[in-house]
Amino acid sequence: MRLKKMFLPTLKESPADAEVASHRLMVRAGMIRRVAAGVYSLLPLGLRVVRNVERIVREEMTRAGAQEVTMPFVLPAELWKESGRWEVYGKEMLRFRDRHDREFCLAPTHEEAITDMVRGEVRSYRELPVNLYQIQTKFRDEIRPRFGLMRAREFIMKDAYSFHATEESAEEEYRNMYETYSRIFERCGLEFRAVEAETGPIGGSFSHEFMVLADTGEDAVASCTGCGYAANIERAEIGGRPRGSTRVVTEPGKIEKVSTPGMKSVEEVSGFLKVRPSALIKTLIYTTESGVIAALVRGDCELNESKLKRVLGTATLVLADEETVKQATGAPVGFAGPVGLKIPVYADRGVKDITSGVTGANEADAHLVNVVPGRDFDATYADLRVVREGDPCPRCAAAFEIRRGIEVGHIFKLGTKYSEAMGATFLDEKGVERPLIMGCYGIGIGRTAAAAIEQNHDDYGIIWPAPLSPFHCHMVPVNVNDRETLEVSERLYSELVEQGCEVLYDDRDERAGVKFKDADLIGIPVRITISSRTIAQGSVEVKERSSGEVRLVRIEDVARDIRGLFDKGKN
RNA sequence: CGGGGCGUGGCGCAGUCUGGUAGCGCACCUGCUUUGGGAGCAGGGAGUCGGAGGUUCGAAUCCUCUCGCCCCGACCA
Repeated sequence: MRLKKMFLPTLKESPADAEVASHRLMVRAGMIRRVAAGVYSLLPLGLRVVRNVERIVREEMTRAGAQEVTMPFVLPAELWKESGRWEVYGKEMLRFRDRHDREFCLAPTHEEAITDMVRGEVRSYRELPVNLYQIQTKFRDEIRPRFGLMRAREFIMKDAYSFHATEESAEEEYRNMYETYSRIFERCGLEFRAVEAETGPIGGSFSHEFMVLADTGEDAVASCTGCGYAANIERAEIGGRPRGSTRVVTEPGKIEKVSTPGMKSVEEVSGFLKVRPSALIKTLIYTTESGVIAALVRGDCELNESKLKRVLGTATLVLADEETVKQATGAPVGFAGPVGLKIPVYADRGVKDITSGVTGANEADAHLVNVVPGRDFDATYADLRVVREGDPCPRCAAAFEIRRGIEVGHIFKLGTKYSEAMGATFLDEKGVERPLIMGCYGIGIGRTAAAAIEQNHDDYGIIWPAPLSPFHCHMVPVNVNDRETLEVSERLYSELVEQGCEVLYDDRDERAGVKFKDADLIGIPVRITISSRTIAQGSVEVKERSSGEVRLVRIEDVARDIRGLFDKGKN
């Protein structure tokens, strides 16, 4: 592609609204342009990258035995009413009416659509299993779209749905998809982790998220340095005894009330009473659909609401409002404690290790000291806190490390939630009608491209992993007004194109500096610089974007040299 | 939804407090010079100041309403 003819508007300055590298660089490199909040156009360069991700995804999905379909972006309300999600989905689903006043939505996901597609057609266990996928636009009316393609409202997603006669078959496909996803992100050249995840509102029994590791990731991933167990920080279990627990040798004294006027937070109380935060027992009052409960964690720890929810088995869990706290504890917010509480008390296991703790006294401006779990209050103990760096792994007790990640893929075992609700059944070997067992597997295509940049860039611009790069190589004739330079360049360009190399050829009459800056910004892995200076020695420069390494290559060898490079990058 | 902020040539911004000829940098066009890391000089084109209403002799600037956007938080694949 000749740059002179290409629609590639690069920017010297960064857009004001771009906070993260991928967003900033995608705009500056002329890949995307914003049309509305969370809604973007893909320019030629951006589309080429997206197509690369799609290509890898298609190849691997096909290899895994899945078949491509497409389903509509606009879906009728009836489907969602059947599954019960028309009411449940909330404002994330953009709804509207057509001219006949019929209700529709922009598809935020396609479980209903695929179940509808399959239910009429699959009748027998002989036709199972089947895995269907599409690469399609979705719309989720995010409260706060941000970070460009990373968290857009309209976005491209690969979503696959599998249907099975048996649990074993569903689990086998789950493993198959796990392997497939690992291959996909490996082929994209990304550093990632497959982590255990919360299932969220899509439902289902268990799931894994695929996280591209990057410091700017929105999620935190706890991964074990010993055995490779990895989990979303929302879910990560903590093994053994927590680090830094306060085991005190001295006999605990008698429980005692002390005055702590206006001291509510852990910092205030521990500072005021001159005790370490780890000696405090933080008491949080929550409202659930089955009543008010208290949850305890050590003062230096953070409660993990997902874990608490799972232990309680409740669907809703919200911090109680002031009024409720007052009713439950008899004290204003900030002075709750487990001693004498009449509501169920749940405590993190770390609390048990506190031999002489400080808690709220359930009255204004007072705390209790020398509080001993077991002696002064009872609680149901469980793993309830958020994992921290260095905590022990539940499998092998080695230390966890916490890293940031960008969720690019998610696989779920769905079970029969949708097939039952929507009557998608088949006849088994015995002629018994049973609901189809489903799995669902998503990859954010645009987000994967963004994550690749987030993970691979420097101060000058993008550094594409070769498999995602919009071009194989970038040719820069330093001065197109120099006859010899132009001749060599044109010849090289034809030669490279001839052998199937995708070349971005900067044939513009610009100064060298301008072209170099653009080349660094766009981030194609290999740059070929042609100038009279090296032509005099019969060669051109080949520069690697990632390392900055420059080699002189004889003109007649360039085509072969570059071919070697991009064959190696192919996979 | 709560809190904070912003809408001024394509992009980044100043001007608004204190009303009086719409400005700067980048980008763009023309010419000359320059040509290995975002060139120099000269000339030029381009803006209903987000929109509507009001106050005023006069509004980018003051008032009212409205639309859009951004940031922090709650929420989320």
